[in-house]
Amino acid sequence: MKVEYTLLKKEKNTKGRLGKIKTNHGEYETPMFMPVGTQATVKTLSPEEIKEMGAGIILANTYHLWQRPGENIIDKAGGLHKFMNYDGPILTDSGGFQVFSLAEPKNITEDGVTFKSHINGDTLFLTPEKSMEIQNKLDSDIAMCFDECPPASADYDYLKNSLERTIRWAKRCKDSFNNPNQSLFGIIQGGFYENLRKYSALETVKLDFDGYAIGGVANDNESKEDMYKAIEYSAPYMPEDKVRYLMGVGDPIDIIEGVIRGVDIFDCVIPTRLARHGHAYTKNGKINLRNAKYKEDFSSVDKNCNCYACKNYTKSYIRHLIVAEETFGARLLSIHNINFLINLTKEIREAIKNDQLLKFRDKFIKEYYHEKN
RNA sequence: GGAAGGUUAGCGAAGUGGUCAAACGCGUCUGACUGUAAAUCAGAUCCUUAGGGUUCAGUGGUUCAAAUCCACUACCUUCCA
Repeated sequence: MKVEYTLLKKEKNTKGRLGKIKTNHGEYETPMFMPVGTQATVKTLSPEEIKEMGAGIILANTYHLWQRPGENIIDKAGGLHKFMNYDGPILTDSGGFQVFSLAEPKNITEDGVTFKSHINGDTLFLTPEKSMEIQNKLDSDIAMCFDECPPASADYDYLKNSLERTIRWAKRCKDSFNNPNQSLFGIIQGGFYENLRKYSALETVKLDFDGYAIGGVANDNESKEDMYKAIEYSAPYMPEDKVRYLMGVGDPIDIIEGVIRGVDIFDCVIPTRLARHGHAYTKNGKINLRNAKYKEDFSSVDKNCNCYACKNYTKSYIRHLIVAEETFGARLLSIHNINFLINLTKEIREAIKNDQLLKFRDKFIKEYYHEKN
């Protein structure tokens, strides 16, 4: 089946939406946060732990799995769900982000993108058709169109040409896509220009996808205001009856601001990366457990948190693990940070139900930027 | 008793007349991270009121100039008695 989105409620004072997304592997309420497991694992966590925390969809990456272990091996294993033993829904990113993130030299032409493998330097060629073929074999629940994700610094003409090509690529993706159990999402680009975003959205929607994403907002050094504008420029042209996905965004404040502007689902590497780097989200802001002030702090990371890490371990202990480079520290903080974002979306859904989203945002921001730990 | 080698910042370790407040590594401290080339990367790490000040085991000397050369002292290591 295709994913089905049901709009349950519109928040009174914002564009916030409460909804439900039904997939081959379960049904979940939106707004929702999707943890990232690029290489068929959410780094340091087991699929069982991810499920237990209440996560729904997780991400995997077409480029990385194409390179290692190869889509044919995953196909032989019976698909990505079986391969990694995750029976929840999986969304595969197309490799489009790697067009942006991988080092030069890379060459983008109408046909596709020439990369150098980041593993062994092999010359690689990825096209919309190839990305569809790989994602088909991975057998994810949701496949993404192969797009160009241009840098935030790209100028207007570059963005315009790039997004027009991305639209042509989207059509090619749609034409070559043939997995009846998979859904295909289109991606809106256009940088921070209102007319480009609008154009990209309208043209992408014309192609009729199962869901729509806003891409290119979490690239390099753009400001939060620019990011929010890009959402505002895109969301009004996205159909109400399809899920809306803001790609790569996961900062707590950005999730709230995204929901306010009409976004349903988010993904981001940041909770797990921050965890590996020793940082933890708390209601009172992000803290760095490496800081010396936590040496003898025997309280939990966040007193309001009910996650496994907070229920059982102290800042002092986790700091020790992080400083000693023990992997358990990264695991505990990954559990905590993902849990934090899952709880955040839960609170957001409650706020939408009560038409209190703006109030919730203001309170959250006030507490988040006031040091109380 | 004799011979040889050694002593450099919190630790390890380069440096053997000026470009040396002294490479590099570790440790420590701080920061960054938004569709993961990221358990990574960047900065700071003698003191400072930021003008400077005081350093290379100690003391004395040579020199315009010493971590670097000389003398003695202390301590450490190895070898021979």
